[in-house]
This record gives sequence, C-alpha cells and structure tokens, in this order.
Amino acid sequence: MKKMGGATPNALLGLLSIHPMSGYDVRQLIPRSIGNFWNESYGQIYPALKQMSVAGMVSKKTERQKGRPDRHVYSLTEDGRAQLREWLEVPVEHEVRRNELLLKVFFGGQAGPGAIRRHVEASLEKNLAELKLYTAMEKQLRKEEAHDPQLPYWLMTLNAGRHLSSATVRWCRETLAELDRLDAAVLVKGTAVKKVAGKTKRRKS
Amino acid sequence: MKKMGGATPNALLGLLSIHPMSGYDVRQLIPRSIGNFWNESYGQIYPALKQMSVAGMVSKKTERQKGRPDRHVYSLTEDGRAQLREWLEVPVEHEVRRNELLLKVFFGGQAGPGAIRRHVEASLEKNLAELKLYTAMEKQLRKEEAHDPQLPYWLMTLNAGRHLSSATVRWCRETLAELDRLDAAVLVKGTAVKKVAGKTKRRKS
DNA sequence: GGGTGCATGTAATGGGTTACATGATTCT
DNA sequence: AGAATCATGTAACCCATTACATGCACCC
Repeated sequence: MKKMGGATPNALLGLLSIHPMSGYDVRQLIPRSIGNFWNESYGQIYPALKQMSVAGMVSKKTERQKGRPDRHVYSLTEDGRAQLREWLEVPVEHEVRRNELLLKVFFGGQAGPGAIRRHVEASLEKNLAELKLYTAMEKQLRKEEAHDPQLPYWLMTLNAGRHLSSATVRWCRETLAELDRLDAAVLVKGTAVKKVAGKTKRRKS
Repeated sequence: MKKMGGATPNALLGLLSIHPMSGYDVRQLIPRSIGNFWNESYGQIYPALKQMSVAGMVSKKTERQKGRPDRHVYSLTEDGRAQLREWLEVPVEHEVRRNELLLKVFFGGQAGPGAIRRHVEASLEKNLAELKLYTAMEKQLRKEEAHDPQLPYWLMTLNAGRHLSSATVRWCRETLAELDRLDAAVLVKGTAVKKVAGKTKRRKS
C-alpha cells in the first residue's frame, strides 16, 4: 500500500466513506458537509480519484446515461478504508493559517482613515451571517440525518464553527470600540478636524 | 505603478514600513510580529524583494560587512508606501481556511477508538499554551513598544489570537465531554461488550 | 572539529485554483 | 434564444515550502 501523505486524497476517501459518489457529486457535496473548513476543486478531485483508483484505494463503476457523459462512481475498497483509518490516527500538525484581515489590521497604522473599521465591520457582518447559517444547518442536520451514526461528529464541527464565529464577532465588537477610542484620541490631539467618519452604519439585521 | 495583487509583497511592504530591513531580518521578525496569522519563507521573500525593487516599491542599500555576505537593506519608497496604503483599502475576501483537525473530526466515525479524542486533547493543550504566550507577548509589547503609534493595532491582532484560542479551548472541552457521552452510549448499547476494538462495521443507510 | 548564526540566493517540488474544452438536456 | 445543470477532464498558472549551495565567524 502506497503512502498517501497529502490531506486531499484522504479527504476524498472520507467523503466516499459516506457513500459511493462521482467526482462531480463530491464537489457538490462539499459545501453542505466540510465546506466551512475545507475545499477541493475539480482540478484536484478528478486527478486524485484517478490516482487513487490506480493505487487501489477506490474502485470505479461507470454508469452510462442518455445524452450526458458517463458517471464514474467511486467507492472505497478495503485498502481505501484502511488508509483512511490510518490517516485519521496521524496527529494533525500545526500550520499557520493565513488571515488577511489580521494582516491588514496589523498594518492599520499605515492605512487611510476608516479602512480598518470597514474591514472589521465586514467581518462582523459575515460572521453574524455564518452564525445564523450554522443554527439553520444544525436544525436541518438533526432532522434529515437523525439516524446517521456519524451525526455527532458532524455536529461537533458545526459547533466549532459556531464557537469560532462568535469569538470573531466578539473580537470585532471590541475592536470597533477600540477604533472609536483611537479616533477620539486623535481628535483630542487633533489639528484641523472636520468630518472624519464617526458614523457606524446601523442597518438591517 | 504596477499592480500588486498578491498578499505576499504587500505583507513585505508592511513589515518594511516599520523600519528598513534586509530579507533576513524580515524572516527573523515574522515570528515576533505577524507570526500568528501569517508566514513567509526565504523562498518567497528574496525573490519578492528583488521584484519589488525592480518595480520601484523599495530601494536597496548594500551594507558591506567583514567576513559575512553583504546585507541588502530595503526601505519603502513613496510608491511603495502608496501601494501599501492602496492595498490596505481593498476589502479582504473570504477564503476557506483549511482546518485539518475539523476534517478529521468530521470523519471521526471512521476512526479507531480514541483517535479523535487524542487530536482534540492535543489541540486543547496547544491552545492553552498559546493563550499563555499571548498574555506574555502583550506584557512585553506594552513595555517595549509603549511609544510606538502602531501599538494599538498590534494589540488588536494579539487580542484576536486570544479570542480565537480561548474559543477553541472551550470547543475542545465541550467536544471531549461529547466524546465521553458517545463512548458511554456505545458501552450501553453493546450488551455483550468485550473487546472494544470489535465491529462497528456493517452500516449503510 | 563541529554546531550555530549570519546572509544571500536558486531550483525542485508540491499544492491548488482558474480557465479551457466538450456537449446534450432542461428550464426560463 | 439563452442560461443553467449535468459531467468529464486537462493545461496553464500561481503560490509556497523545502532542499540545496555557499562561506565566514564565533563559541564550545
């Protein structure tokens, strides 16, 4: 059995472990499953499935269709399942996840007035929206997949999303307050002060 | 002035905005500045500095040294500063940050007993350690850089790290509790339980 | 003598997205 | 008529890490 170091093929094995699928199906499934913390594009999926097929991790069955191209449905082999289990044992190593928002905040002193505030506000909105989405997804999952033995694990990842998003929301609010304080300090010291953006847009919700 | 789309050159401009530096210096500075949410390797830094020099974003001065190779010290030009300011205005777009821990948790149903728990415990430890580090860093920053006008922004990113890490800690604890509950449920169901490693196979919706 | 730090850089390799190419079907 | 969906795949490109290559100084 060959080594499968990369996370991508293992992620695919994981998805195929739910049920047999085509490459197209995999791509469609992602946003409704691991989409909040993982992504794969067609450019990764199709070649990876082919390689894994050669390596004996998956077996392929071709379903012919009228008009449309054939569906190549892949399912896990025993080797594939073993490989997945093995990979799941390997400790995850820490990688620095890049966060462009924080990068810009770090250099905020160089930015024009209001730029950082706008970014933080956008992040706040985004994370509030995500929070709503998570609770909706949870309800749906609990209903539709009530009997799936994997449900608890799916809920754990949803819960992670909730914790992360709500922490980000809290940070955004604190940061906006801090930005207010900074602006105020500048005003006090201030030379010629006119109408620097002091308004925080309050909108729909 | 050329377009600089990628975040890497702009991150370098940002670091050079603190004070002029060599490529080597940049690399050394990263872990003590943006290291918690950004990284650049020599393989990126040196070519990028060269390109930016050609593009007129930075100017290079060579300091000769005894024995050691020359230091190439780069500083921002006006164009570079403008480019940085411009980039700081551009809204950050959402990218799905990959999280291998969550990926493994999602497929936890396929894992051997204890594997997921070990990963979550490791994450808990890691984040607790990071929390300690953040408070230490904050103290140090407040002392050493007390007069730097950029300090507030640096503290904001530190604060983000704190929020993120402590959210992760909370999630880890909740998740460990949930894993306990799952294990207990399995024990209850498994009337004739002997070898835990037994069979959870045979599942198909 | 050997490891570490200073200091530069390039090349190989891997990972990943986007754009391209094809083509029928179904919906608006 | 035109767009979206189904369905496959490849090629070009971008981005990033790692390994390699060099070489002196300093410390143990």
